[in-house]
Amino acid sequence: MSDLESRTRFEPAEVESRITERWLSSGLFHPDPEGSPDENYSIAIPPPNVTGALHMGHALNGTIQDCLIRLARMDGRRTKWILGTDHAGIATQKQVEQLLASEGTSREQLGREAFNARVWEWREEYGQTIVGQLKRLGASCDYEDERFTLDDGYADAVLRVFVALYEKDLIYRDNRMVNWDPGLGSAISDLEVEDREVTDTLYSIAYPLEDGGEIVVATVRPETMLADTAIAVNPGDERYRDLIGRTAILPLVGRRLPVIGDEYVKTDFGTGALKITPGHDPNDFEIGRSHGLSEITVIGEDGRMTEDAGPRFAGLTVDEARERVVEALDAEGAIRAREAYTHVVPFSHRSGARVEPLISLQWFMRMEPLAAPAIEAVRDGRVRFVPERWERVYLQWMREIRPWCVSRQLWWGHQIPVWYRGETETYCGIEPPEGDGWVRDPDVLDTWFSSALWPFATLGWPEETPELRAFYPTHALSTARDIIFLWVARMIMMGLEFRGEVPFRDVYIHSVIQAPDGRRMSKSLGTGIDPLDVIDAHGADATRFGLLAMSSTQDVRYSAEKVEQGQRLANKLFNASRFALLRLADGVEASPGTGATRSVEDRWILSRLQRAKRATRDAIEAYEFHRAALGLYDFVFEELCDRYIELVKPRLDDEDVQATLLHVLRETLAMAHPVIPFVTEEIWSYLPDSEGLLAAAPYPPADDALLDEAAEAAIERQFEAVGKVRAWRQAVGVAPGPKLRAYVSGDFEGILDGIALLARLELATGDEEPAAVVPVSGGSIAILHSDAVDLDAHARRADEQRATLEGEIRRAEGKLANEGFVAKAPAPVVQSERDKLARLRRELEEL
RNA sequence: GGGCGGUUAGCUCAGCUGGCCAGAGCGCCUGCCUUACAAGCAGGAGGUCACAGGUUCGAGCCCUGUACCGCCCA
Repeated sequence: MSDLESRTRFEPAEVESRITERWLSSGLFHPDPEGSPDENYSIAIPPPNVTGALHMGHALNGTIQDCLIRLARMDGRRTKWILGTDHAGIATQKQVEQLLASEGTSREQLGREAFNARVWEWREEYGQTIVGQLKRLGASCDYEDERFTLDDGYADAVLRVFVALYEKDLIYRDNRMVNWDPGLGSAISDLEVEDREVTDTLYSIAYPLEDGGEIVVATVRPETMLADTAIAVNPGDERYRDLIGRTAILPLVGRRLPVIGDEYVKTDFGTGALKITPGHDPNDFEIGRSHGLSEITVIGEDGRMTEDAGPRFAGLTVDEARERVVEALDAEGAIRAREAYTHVVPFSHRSGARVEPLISLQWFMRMEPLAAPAIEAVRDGRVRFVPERWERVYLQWMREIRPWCVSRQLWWGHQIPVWYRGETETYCGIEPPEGDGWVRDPDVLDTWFSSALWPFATLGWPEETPELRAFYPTHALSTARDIIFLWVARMIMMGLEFRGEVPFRDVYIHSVIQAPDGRRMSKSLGTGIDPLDVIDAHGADATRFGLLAMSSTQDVRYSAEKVEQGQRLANKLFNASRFALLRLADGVEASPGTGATRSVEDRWILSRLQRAKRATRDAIEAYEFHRAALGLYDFVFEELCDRYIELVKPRLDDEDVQATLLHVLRETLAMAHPVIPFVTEEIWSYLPDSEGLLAAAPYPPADDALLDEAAEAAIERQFEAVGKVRAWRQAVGVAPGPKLRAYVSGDFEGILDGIALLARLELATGDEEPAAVVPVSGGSIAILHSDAVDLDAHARRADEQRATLEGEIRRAEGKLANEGFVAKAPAPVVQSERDKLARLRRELEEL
């Protein structure tokens, strides 16, 4: 313990790795798979991307989950925080392809098998980054049981799910319009598409009618006209009604296009006539299917014009083709107008490329049958969103759910377990089919398809493992709101479908932390703040505290001040502990003492401690983390340090006092541990009566028998009096140090010594005329003459105070004079107003 | 177009089912190296709670509308 003497500051860097080591070697984070999910407590981490590094969102989410997990663990529950990463098909494949490019080779040159081997190597080398970073945060995940969405067992679970859904006809292959990402060379799902506003040119193009005249259509994508198969007008549109059923001739191509009527066409857009290109526009695709139009494809999967675009355009990029088509139309005099037009255009979230709607043969998942029970689970409260409002967001999306395109044209991922032979034979199964000539579907599944199984596939499903029995369903899922559709909804659907049970009870949607200037935190904008840098600079406890203190029910800006606040808390707790521990006599045991030996301040701090424990637990359980963090700060600074320790200093030789102080300290450490685990664990190891890890100690329960309202009221009055004297001293220019002689009148039973101690008064008796009177609640303090007192300043201050009091009194009198208030407000409210008025009047008199 | 969130001290944010004499941290001003902590202690200044109506004895909080900022869905 002697080294404590010299450690006047808490140095996180010196203790964090040592503490982490103790935690990890204790086996505490790796529970035995026993008991039921109801008695146990589990959380499945939202698996970070293997290619990723810890960003602020991970740090916040990690802290939140750790806080929940540590509290549950201290409550004696078998606690499992399921850890792992996902294989991030697109991101990982891209990383390795870049690496290959730098080596002068490519995925195609390597071939599929060698490429995948290479990706595995890459993952062995770099895939641990983020897990190591979670350790630095203090996250108490089960590091001994780390999962990966492409591990053998997990991959097997994914294939089983695919096969089962295929057999139920919930997964099917179809030629439909998908979001084609030309940058990636793969289809992507609706959720991976982001709409952005873009200004394009809106061209009006005249299409001649077969039997004379013309019809002018408007489009921002003239190059797609090469694939037009109709023209549509609104059947209610007077201007065009007569044209329905006639035939137009497609310029440059000469194809005959029927003019059809469809309610979809808006009469006020462009010219009111729409060219229909079922092969290249999602809306046109729907119209085309309902009118039985043919689908022509002029843009290929490589983003270039196909043979069907005709010899003049084939092979050109889309942009080049647009230019050439416009030139050609101009030459024919077919372009009637151009205007700037701002509209929303889909872009790929993955590659940033402009999404090309293409008709493509892909695998889809039918969502409505899976969504129905998942809607019900949320409606009936089996799954609860916190904050509640996200429930509506979830339900709204689920009720309008559309088929999910699950195939990706990638190599890294779960290859679809379907084989084809010839034109007609299809086989779907976990094992390859018997016989010759079978060719496996080359595509892989969307990474989210495998992530959707996370809460049970990580526990060994489809085997009925002990882990699954002990920890599924999990308790809480904590994540950011942009993941609600991508992941949360799909996990609920899959959990219900394959386990018959929801995967978690609570879904906590945490804040998004923005850059301090309110912009998005992102590497590319240069607005990112690396949580590892924050940990290096301020410590993991400070980082955790700061993040929790920042977090809210809405988005927040990153606040370095909150992290610094956390650093101060760690330091304060460390020093308060040093102070107490260095004065402890041998053999003192922590004890709240008994009624007989307890002073007012003992009863007070014990009472406040019970409230703090309850408030901290309640806040964590209610997912109100800022309340937990800031409440701890207030308790430690104001109550434990500024009040209790200061009051108790003169009596510290008393072993009963030491026992109480030690008890309060012990419980404070335990109470704060889920928020700031390192500093509390470090101090714990110095406590004379602590055995083992604080992380394994019980979370201290709040004991109502120790609540003491009388003591709380007394200490409140005590500090009110101390505060008034201190303020008076400052106002009249008396330094805080020197003692002043004073008479005290009124009832200060039990609190007088403390007032004298902290207000630096020497209590006197006699009949000397006082220099000043400081009214306090329950009495007054008369300060005797001293050279230091500036009487003019005192007079000025008294005047100011009188004015303030008079104002308050008028306000209170006004309220009480209001008949409505007295008649209708609840009695306690009226009474407290009366008490307040009486108090103010007395204080005014004393002055 | 539909929906959600926000607007409270110079800054970043709390403020639960209406009772508030509106809080915190940072910043600012003043004074203190007072038997742990100067990363500390003590004291202080600073707010027509976006705006306009309404309900109520009483509104930062409830209702209606407006403005601006942000996000989601189509």
